[in-house]
Amino acid sequence: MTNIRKVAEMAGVSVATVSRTLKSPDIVSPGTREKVLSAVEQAGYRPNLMAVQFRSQKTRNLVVLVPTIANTFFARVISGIQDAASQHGYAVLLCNTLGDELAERDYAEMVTNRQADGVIQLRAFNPFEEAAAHPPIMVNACEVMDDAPCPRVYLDNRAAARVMTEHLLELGHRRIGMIKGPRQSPLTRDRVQGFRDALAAANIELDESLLCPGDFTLESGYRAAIALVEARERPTAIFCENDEMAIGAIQCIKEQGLRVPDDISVAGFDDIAFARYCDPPLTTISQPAEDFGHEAVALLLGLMDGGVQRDARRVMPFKLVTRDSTGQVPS
Amino acid sequence: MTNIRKVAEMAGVSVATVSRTLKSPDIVSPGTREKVLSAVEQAGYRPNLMAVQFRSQKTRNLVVLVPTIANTFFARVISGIQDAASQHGYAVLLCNTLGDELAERDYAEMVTNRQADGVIQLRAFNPFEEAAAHPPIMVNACEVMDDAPCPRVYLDNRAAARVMTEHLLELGHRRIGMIKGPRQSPLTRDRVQGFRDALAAANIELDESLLCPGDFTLESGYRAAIALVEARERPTAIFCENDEMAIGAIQCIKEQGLRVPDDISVAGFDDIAFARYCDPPLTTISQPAEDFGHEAVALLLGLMDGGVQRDARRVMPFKLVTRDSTGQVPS
DNA sequence: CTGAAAGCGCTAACAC
DNA sequence: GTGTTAGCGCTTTCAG
Repeated sequence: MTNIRKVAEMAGVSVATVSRTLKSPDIVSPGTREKVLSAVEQAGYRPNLMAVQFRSQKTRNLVVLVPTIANTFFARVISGIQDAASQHGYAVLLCNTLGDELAERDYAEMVTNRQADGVIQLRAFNPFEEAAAHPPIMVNACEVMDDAPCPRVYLDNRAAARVMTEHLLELGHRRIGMIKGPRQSPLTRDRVQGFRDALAAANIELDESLLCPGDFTLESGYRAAIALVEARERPTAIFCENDEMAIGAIQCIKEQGLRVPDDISVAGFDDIAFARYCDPPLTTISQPAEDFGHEAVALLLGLMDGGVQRDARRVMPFKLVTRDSTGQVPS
Repeated sequence: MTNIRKVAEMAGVSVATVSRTLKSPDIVSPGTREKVLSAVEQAGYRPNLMAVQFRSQKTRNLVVLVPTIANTFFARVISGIQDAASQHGYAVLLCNTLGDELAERDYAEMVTNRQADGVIQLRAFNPFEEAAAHPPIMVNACEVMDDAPCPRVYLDNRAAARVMTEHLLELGHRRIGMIKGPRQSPLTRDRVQGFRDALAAANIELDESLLCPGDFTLESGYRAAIALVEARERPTAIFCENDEMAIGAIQCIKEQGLRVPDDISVAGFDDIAFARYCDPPLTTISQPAEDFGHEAVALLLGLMDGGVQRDARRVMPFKLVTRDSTGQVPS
């Protein structure tokens, strides 16, 4: 393994000079620089990053904890994280945790163990020991803890859900079902709350039986829709907490011989790529997924260099995207 | 920063004993072990992995080069890679390269730089210098190079495409269009070849104008379908080289007022989760995506410890999944 | 502008 | 069973 000492010998200088030439070429004399660089070239020398990291106590690695990479929304967030990270010279250690808290703790420990400099957690769970001596070097994004001990990047889910519900109300819907996300998720709670807000503001009483559990997968949307379609008094619209469930629901509704939106309107959340290409194209809330990633990285780097406080937060914008899956209430 | 020396002092032993206690507890005496462990506990000591890695010249990191994480098929492959990797104590450095060769080279260099122990490349491109002194520690999976200087994991794409084409022929289709993947991809070439094989075996001449370019995105499937639907002599079936394009194509066909499969049959490739939930559910080729990841990791670890040769290859199984998007040719 | 040398935290000979 | 010590490759004082 060709190391800095060998290069130093070849160039007839000290290892310090080689190091300096590579790090700050301008502080060595042109003659020396040339000698060193040509030795580096000739030896095919590549600094051993492991040693550099060890010496400098910086890994330039970021750990990203993602509940499931198979969700296309998260895939976009990760794209954004990686973009921003590599722009700043950081690599991304990806951990598809599937919500396994043990796995999340293990991976978070990579920071404690100095295999990584910081963590971006995309789920509402603190993977660090509560009573840790040092506050965690972490940013919580997308699905955030209410009491996160770190900067957060999130959407005002309550407001977004309210906007979508208002859209349905404007179309004349009065009996609206909802397919929720996982019970423990703050996302679910906030979106349900926004849904309730809008109904309350319109003086409509919510039939609690129209709140169906789901888990953000296509399958769960499909299953929940069965219950709603077969309800004694069928809703005229269904608001799904993400697009995957909405697509599952639409498929189910059509298989039951009903039409979307003529018989039932369906709305989603996220605006994934498939939303535009399902039948009918899906009305949904679009979120700047990649920007979540960019912001999370910016906050994390800021946290590491002290420019960002633990209580920092970024609320990302959303937009109602109306397509053809929602329409006037049937008369 | 609490290090091994501090723990040694606290326990009243040498650093070597602390190291031994942590690595092979059974070779130290029970009394010493207890002293050390309680000192570790009390100090909240965590070994500095950076130092361990540096010392042992092993990072236990794997770099994964993925063309685009937004593709749900790749997302599953990555899941599989991560599973297998963490089972063997390796972390995954994910690189969403978007096919940027410069980025791929940069990331591959993490191995040269000893930030990672090996690379899994999911695209048909060699990110290492051709004339490198040492052969690359890499496994090529999914989209493989014909002359990869490393183990490969792949599907027999030609055979799979032939099987799908035969399915369409059996349904009576004689005029079949194809929406291809990116021109440079060996996947595209092999699938087109399998398509040609099947037609040739059935004595059907292929109208080259029915071979449409695409790039594996929903959008490109949609666009390509426009051309096929408007062709002077419309095909009765379209074979798409992945499910995303098939879903885009179906949407386009329906918007043109045609029915799937009554007017045009559509087939995909990959069997992503959405394939089951589109309308109509998609006939496609299913691939064991996660297993690609598992196998790739197994080969890479084998390559590193010498148990696997550079010319190793694993051909993964596929299965024709017939759903409702393909049907009898219209009379 | 350059060299000598210390030392980051850990492991593994080697000696006892 | 345990301690002493060298050294992984690099950066960075500190002298010159």
